[in-house]
Amino acid sequence: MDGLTINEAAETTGWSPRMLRYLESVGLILPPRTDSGYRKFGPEELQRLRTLKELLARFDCGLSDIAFAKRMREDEELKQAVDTWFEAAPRPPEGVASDDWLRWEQEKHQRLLGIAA
Amino acid sequence: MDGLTINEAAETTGWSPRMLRYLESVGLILPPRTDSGYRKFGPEELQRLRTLKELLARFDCGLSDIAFAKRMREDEELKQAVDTWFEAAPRPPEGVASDDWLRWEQEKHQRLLGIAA
DNA sequence: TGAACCTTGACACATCCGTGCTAAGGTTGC
DNA sequence: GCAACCTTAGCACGGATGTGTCAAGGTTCA
Repeated sequence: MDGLTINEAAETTGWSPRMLRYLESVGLILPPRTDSGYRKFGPEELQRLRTLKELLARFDCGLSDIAFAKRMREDEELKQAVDTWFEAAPRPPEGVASDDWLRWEQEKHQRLLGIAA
Repeated sequence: MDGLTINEAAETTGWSPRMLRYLESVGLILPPRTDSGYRKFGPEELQRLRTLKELLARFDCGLSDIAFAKRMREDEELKQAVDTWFEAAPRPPEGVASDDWLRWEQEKHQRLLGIAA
């Protein structure tokens, strides 16, 4: 077999076999399978597993955070909606009447969030 | 008072007063305060509250997801690290020896994740 | 063929997230 | 000055996350 089995991969990456399966279930690491269904962890998977661990530890975030980042990369509409929400500055720009600015913001959000989007 | 009080804002946005305070505690909505410490919800805050509700419902995500998106916007290093992790494609590009590619990836990750970053 | 691995599925548990409620105390406004 | 609002702080609780462990069964290989 070209690649490690799940227990071997667990051994060298520091994840538990259980977590390796969990990571697959949430779509973060998807190792290929042998014909009989065994997971095969190649160098790329091992490297990604190690760096994922570092990422979580260094920035103290959870798997669901990374999973959401993945959703944003894959769903352009979601990314747009989130970006737009943040770009609605808490204070209107200078030189624009507050009412006009608010109306413009409302339209912008409706464009991106509305059912017909 | 120019702006609604927390209960009035709750009334018109559909959030509960409790959640308005919670949203502030996680940094998603930060209404200004009166001299005595009362929150003032102006048109911008109200609009953001409504669109936030839409956003969560339409894409079925949680506040912690949006909070993480905020972290990524504000912490360039975090954003870089996450992007880099995703860009480590599960399969090396064609025409590059697997070992070379892996070494290159390792270096890239060390650049972005290493303590000296 | 039998030991040692793999698979999926499920139960269990700690922790966090989202949310409501209550308590103790300050502010506002008639 | 009192009713009706605001503040923070805290308890509580259901649901989701992250993780271990066990069970029942298929695969590998000496």
